[in-house]
Amino acid sequence: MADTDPIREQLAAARRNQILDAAAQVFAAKGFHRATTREIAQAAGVSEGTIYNYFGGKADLPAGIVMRLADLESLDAELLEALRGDVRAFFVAMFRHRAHRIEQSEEMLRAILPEVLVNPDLRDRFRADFVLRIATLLEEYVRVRVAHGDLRPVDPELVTRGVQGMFVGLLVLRILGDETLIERWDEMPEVCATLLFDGLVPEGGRR
Amino acid sequence: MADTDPIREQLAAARRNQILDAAAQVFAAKGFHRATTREIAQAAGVSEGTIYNYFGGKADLPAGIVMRLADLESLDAELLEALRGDVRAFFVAMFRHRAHRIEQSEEMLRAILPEVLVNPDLRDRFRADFVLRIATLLEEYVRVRVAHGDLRPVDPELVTRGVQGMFVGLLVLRILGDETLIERWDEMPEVCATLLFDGLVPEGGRR
Amino acid sequence: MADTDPIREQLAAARRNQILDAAAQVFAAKGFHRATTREIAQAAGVSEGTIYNYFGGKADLPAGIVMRLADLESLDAELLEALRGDVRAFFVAMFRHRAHRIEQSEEMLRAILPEVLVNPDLRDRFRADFVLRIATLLEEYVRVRVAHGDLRPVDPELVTRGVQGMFVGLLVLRILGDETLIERWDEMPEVCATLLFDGLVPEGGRR
Amino acid sequence: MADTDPIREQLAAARRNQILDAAAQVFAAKGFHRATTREIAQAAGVSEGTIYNYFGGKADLPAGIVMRLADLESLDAELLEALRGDVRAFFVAMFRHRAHRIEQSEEMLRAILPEVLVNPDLRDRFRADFVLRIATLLEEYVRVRVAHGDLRPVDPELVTRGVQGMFVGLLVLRILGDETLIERWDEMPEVCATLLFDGLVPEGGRR
DNA sequence: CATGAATGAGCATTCATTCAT
DNA sequence: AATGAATGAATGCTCATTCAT
Repeated sequence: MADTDPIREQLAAARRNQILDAAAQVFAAKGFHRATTREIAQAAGVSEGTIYNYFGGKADLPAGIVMRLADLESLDAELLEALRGDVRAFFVAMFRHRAHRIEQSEEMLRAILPEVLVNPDLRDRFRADFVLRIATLLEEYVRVRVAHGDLRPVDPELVTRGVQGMFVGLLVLRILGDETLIERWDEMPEVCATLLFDGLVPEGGRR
Repeated sequence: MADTDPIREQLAAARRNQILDAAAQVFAAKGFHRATTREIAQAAGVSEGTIYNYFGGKADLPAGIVMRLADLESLDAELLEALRGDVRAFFVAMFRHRAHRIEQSEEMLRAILPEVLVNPDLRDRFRADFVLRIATLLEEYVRVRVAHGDLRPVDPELVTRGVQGMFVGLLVLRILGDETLIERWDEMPEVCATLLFDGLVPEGGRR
Repeated sequence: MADTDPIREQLAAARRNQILDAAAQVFAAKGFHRATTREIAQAAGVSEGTIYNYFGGKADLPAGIVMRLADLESLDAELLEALRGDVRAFFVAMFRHRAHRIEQSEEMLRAILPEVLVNPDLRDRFRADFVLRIATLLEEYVRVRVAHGDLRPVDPELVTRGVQGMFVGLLVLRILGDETLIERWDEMPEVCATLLFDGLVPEGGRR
Repeated sequence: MADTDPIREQLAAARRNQILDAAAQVFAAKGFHRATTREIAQAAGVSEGTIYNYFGGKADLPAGIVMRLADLESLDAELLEALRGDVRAFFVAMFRHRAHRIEQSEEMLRAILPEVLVNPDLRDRFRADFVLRIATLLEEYVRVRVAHGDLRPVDPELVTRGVQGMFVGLLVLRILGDETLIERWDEMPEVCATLLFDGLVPEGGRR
């Protein structure tokens, strides 16, 4: 009777995921507004009513997708390791990490990004869960490395925006269907790291 | 009676723009799907029916906005001038140019980008009119400069994606409401140019 | 353009009445909740959408019906005349008046009464527009007549409730389908007047 | 295994009452249609499914409530006693009896009356169980008393409608929220008896 | 050309009912 | 008997589009 029944809990979580997966798939294919609850239900293999047993309504589905994506956003061990190593290696690792996550979650991101851009609530949540979470980390990293002289004396705040902008922009270009980008995606981390990092080495490094 | 009556033509063009401006404004505020033709008509100061005298329907409005934006996309004299000058100066000029256009057209872009991401027809048109037009130019520029040894021997195709990604990404971060980015927008061209360009100079340039 | 265009105004009022008539008819036949907007639209000979051009929604229809009924609730000349005449004659006139109005508006009343009993907003409006409006008048009349010795020294407030109760109750019995009451409805005013009034004459009148 | 197992029977009856009480409570608060089976189940402390083990469906609940109310409708000893006494005393007793029952069962009546007015089956059942049962008794009483000269020579059939109308009407005014009526409810039997009865005494009684 | 009332297809949402456990 | 997750038919409402004036 309590909502802590572990079995019920598990089943409910499974249903939620089942529905969110279906929703993401349909949103990605047709956009949030053109997707109907009927389609989502069909894609999930449940009835329309069932959606409402697990979510407040259609409008809650993108938020649910964002939340699930955010849960994945833990920095993995590999990246944490790179934090302490060579600066350029960190940049490469970070780009690899981001590129991997983007590739992995592209359907989800394609599904929600347009709606995120348009829905104020979702926008705030997305900014908090993704943009800021990563920005803060990156900004701090840049600040420290600049102080240590490992990086050129740039403005950490703005540089972070530039770097994140590149992440986000590449995602958008993928969504827009840039074939070159999709085909050669695996080469992008190296290219990006080169583009950005080599501009970040201190002047002294150039001598 | 002919459709080449210059006065009629002019009036019709004015009406079209009046409606597109209103549509862009409403789309920017509420998104394409949440905007109603009634609102757009009100914002434009015309009746709903009038919209249908100038456009096939609501779905044609984003395309109309894209088309108008594309008309603005002529490379202005300043930029063309920079093409032939110092490489770094060109990068700064290009970023300034882009940043300015983004700032100038933000409402329009905010209005259509989410729909562009979701509507295949619009997506193709947008890619052709914006992404590819600039990409092609930039790619060629990089190719030439690399051949001349003015730039490090990078892959022009991928580098172009990186640079354009940064443009697009910064626009998206603005739309997402990043306050720092909006407040310090004028500093971004310099920062971006530094970030990217200094990574593009040939190794020899570092000595 | 102003909402004071007399022709538009007239047409709009006609449509509103057309819709309210249809709604009353359907509500009377099936009750508020079992009536669908589709049915109402069909009965009114308009499309569903048109209902929403004239009313906020289904829930506004009973309120509209109440309002129209209230507009009819002006005391007619006949009754005002009776106010100044013989007391018993006034009671007969009043009961005739009420009985007539009930008979006349039975469909409307049958349509809304069940919903009035259940919907707080509607209930308050109904009480204010019908019950209290008549109660106040009647109470004052009784008070004056009691002071003049034309009526037995009763409590005007409670007597008014009793009299109005009888009005309302007879309406309800009609709605419940009491055949005797419906068949012999024309005799009720006399019967009611006898029942109530002869109990209101002062003791002295019995000698 | 037999359905005459007395213990099983008792438990089942208890469950039925438990559910009907909950239903009456929820119907009274929100009306039949706005009440959901989920709410009723919660109020009854059972699951939704259980309701269907004891009733055919939601539609059967009002009938169940009416039936239980009807079971209470036995004329109690006091009233039977009054039948044989003084005529005026009988009227007072009858009004007291009715007023008491109305007060006692107001929640149930408020719960079902709106639905009774709208649902044909329920309407017939209600009329048979309540209106007619009392009407028949009262009509016969009046007929006898008129024959004996204890009452003025009125039409028993119509007078009965008038009296019952007052009962029903006062209930409706209570449901409508007439504060005076609720506050001074205990005084109403006397007032009503005076109103009605003194008009029923034979002319001779006035001397 | 402009208007805006009318249209009705389309959709999210609700909720009585079922049935496997 | 009891449960409550799943169901899906039913319905109120929106809004792009049409067209008579």
